[in-house]
Amino acid sequence: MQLNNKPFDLDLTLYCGQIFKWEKKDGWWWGVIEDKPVKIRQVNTQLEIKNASSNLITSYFGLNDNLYEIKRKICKDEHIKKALNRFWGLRIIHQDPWECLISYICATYKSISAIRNMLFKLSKKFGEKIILDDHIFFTFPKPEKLQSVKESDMLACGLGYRSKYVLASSKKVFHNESIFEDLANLPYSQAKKKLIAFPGVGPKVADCILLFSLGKNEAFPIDVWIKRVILHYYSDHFSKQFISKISTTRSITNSEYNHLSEFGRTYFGEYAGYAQEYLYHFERMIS
DNA sequence: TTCCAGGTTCCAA
DNA sequence: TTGGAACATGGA
Repeated sequence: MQLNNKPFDLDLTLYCGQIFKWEKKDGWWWGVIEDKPVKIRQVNTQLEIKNASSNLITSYFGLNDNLYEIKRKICKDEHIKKALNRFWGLRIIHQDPWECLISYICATYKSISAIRNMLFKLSKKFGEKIILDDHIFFTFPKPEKLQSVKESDMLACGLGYRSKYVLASSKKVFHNESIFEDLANLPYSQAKKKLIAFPGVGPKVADCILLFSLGKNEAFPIDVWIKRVILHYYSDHFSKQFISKISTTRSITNSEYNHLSEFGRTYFGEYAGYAQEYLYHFERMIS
């Protein structure tokens, strides 16, 4: 599949921490899309794909998002410009909302390597085994499966206190099959409000789900890394008192979260989520 | 051993 | 509404 002048960097996109279940081995990326095993690699402007159509790959990796237009809109200052230039081709994947919900509930207060381990264990224990070219994959477990497992089995996957949240949210999804379709059709703030009602989902997790799986590109998730970015490069946009307060405490309050996130949305605009991803990855790579 | 992790929940003030 | 502790676990 030819990229035809569409900027795309497969490695960056899969490596930047937005998605957890892809593995790189023997020069190929191995993952599961819509319950099918897929392998893919990039050679310059060509994508070599096994077991997925070009259409599926195009929609999954958001290749129809106009990255030039996005860059033009979010490139508001020298810092974001630096991040855009260094990591040009990083795209926001269109994840499955169900998997995204559970993944980001698990992602709270955990390192990326630990999150990956949790989700691989969860898939191995409760998902379906599938094979492509001798590589063994496990699909992400379905709501009907996860909502029925014992908490002790979930604890065995290393989920810790998140187990009860995953169980409760799975039950909620299981009893409302059209939930994600409904959420995708709602405007950002209404969808966010509904997501926060899920056990284990706060403002940050909700913003990640909205951005990574429900097409809400204006979502601007605030985590420890983005808080650092704001303290280092964007503190001028806030009062000294506010900056002083958030720099002295580890976690932020709800109203502080809203203040920071609202800044991101208004400053960067309709594609704030892209800005967030570039800034997030840049901060992680330089520190 | 200690620290910290793509935070959320619960409870007291 | 707000502030702060508790929360399970594993990787560095």
